[in-house]
Amino acid sequence: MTKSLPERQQKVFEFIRDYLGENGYPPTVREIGKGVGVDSTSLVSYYLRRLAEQGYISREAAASRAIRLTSDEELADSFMSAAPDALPVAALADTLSVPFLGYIVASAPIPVEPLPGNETVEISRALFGRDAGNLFALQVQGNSMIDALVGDGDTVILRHQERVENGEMAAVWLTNNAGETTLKKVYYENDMIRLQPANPLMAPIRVPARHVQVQGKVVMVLRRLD
Amino acid sequence: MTKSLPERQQKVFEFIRDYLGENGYPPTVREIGKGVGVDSTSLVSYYLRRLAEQGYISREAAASRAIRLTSDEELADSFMSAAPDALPVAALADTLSVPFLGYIVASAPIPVEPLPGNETVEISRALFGRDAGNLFALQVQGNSMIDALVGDGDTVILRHQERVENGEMAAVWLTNNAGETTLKKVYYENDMIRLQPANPLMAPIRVPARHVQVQGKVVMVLRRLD
DNA sequence: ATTATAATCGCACATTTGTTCTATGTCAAT
DNA sequence: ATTGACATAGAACAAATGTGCGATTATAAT
Repeated sequence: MTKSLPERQQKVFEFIRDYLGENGYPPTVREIGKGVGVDSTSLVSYYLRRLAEQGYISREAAASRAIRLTSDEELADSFMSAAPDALPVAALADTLSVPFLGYIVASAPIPVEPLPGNETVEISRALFGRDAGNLFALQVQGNSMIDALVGDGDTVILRHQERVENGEMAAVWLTNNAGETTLKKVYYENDMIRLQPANPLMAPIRVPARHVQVQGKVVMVLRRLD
Repeated sequence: MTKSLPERQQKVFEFIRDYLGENGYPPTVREIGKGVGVDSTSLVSYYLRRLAEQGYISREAAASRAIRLTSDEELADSFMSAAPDALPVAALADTLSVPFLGYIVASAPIPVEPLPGNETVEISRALFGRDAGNLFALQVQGNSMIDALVGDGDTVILRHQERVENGEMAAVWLTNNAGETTLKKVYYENDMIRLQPANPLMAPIRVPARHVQVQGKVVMVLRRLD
C-alpha cells in the first residue's frame, strides 16, 4: 500500500535526511522550518507527527532533535530515484515501529490511545509475517499475569481485534464484578468462555461470554534483561 | 592510539557511540551524565570539551545534542572491537542477525556450535544498542523453565559469558548429579550459588559453586504467538 | 451548498538543555 | 607545606526548543 505524501511533508522528510547526512545529528523543529520555508513551529510539529504516524520517521516526544528515519539509507536513497510521489518506505523497512500505548495492569482495561508523544517499540519485520497492521505495544505492570508467563516489565505486542480464534492468546477485560485485565488463551464454549493460562500447570476459569471483552490478540511477548 | 583517555572520558565517548547506535541521534548532556554516572552537568560539559579538543568528537556550541563522532572509521572500528566478526555494514544496520544455535532443554547443556544451515533470529538493534556482540539464540523445549517465565517454544537470546553479575539471569548447567540446564537469576554467596526463579512466587535453590556452570547471560526472551 | 478533514499560521508557555560561576577535592611536583 | 593542574559538584541562568491552542484557509467528500 503506497501512499503519497503532501509535497511539504516530503520536503520535510528530505530535509531531515539531508541534514542528518550533513551534520550527523538531526535538526530542530525550527531548523526544519527554516529549511523548508515554514515560519510556524507548530506546523513543523504537525508535519513531524504526520510523518511519524505513517512510519517514515520515529521520534521521542518533547525531546530536542530526537528524530530518526525508520528506514536505512538505501531505502531512503532508492525512493528518491523512484517515483517521487509514492513513498513505500515504511512498508519496505526491515524494522517495524509499533506504537507504545502504555501499561497493562490487572486493575484496568488497556489504553486505546497512543501516549502523548510518539513512543514506539522497534521490532524487526522478519519476526512477523506480512500481517503487520494494527499492532500496538504495552508494558506489563505487576505480577498479575504470571500465569500467562508474563512478568513485571515485559512488553507485549498485540493486534487490535475484538474476536479471536479458539485457543489464541488475548488480552481480555472481564466486566463482571470488579473488572480486570488478563492475558489468557480464549476458548468459546456456547455462551461461556474458558480462559486458559499459558502455564499448563494452572487451571482455567470460565465466565459468561457477555462479561468478556477481547481487547486484542497477543502476537508477541518480549522481555529484556540487562 | 597515542594517547589514552581518562577512564571516564572514554566512557563518555563510548556512551555517545552506543547511544547513537541505539537511537540514531546523539544524547543530551544530562543523558550522558546519567549514562556514565555523573550528576553534574558541568562535568559532562567539561568532558565534552576535552573530547572535542582532542578530536574524538566535534560539536556545535550551545546546541542541544549537536555532537558527532569525528570519523566514521572510528565508529566502525569501535563496533569492530565489540563484535569482531561483524562487518561494519552490519554494525550500522538497524537489524541484528543473531545466530540460532538450537534448542535448550533441561536435560542437556546448551549447544555451542551453530546449526548447519545458518539460521538466525532478527532483532532490531534499537532493542539492544549497547554491546551487540557474542549473542546467540536458543529455542526452549519443554516446560521445565516455567519458573523463569519461559515456556515451551520461547526463544531466548543469550550473550556468551561464563561469569555474570549478581542478580543477572543466566543459563546455567548444574553438574551435580544428573546434570540439568535451567534459566535462573544467579547470586554468588561465598562458595554457594543461589539460583532464584524469575517468578517471585517461587523459592530459590542453593548449590555449591563448583557445580554451577554459567553458559551465558540471558538478555532477551521472545515469545511469538500466532 | 454543507460539512468534514487537512493544512496553515502565530503566539504563549513550560521544559529542556548547554553554559557559567563558585566551591571543593585530589594528587603529583615543588 | 604550597602550588597548580585536573577532576567533581551544585546551583543558577539564559537561550533553545517542542507543544498546545485558537483562528483561518484550503481541499475533499457528500
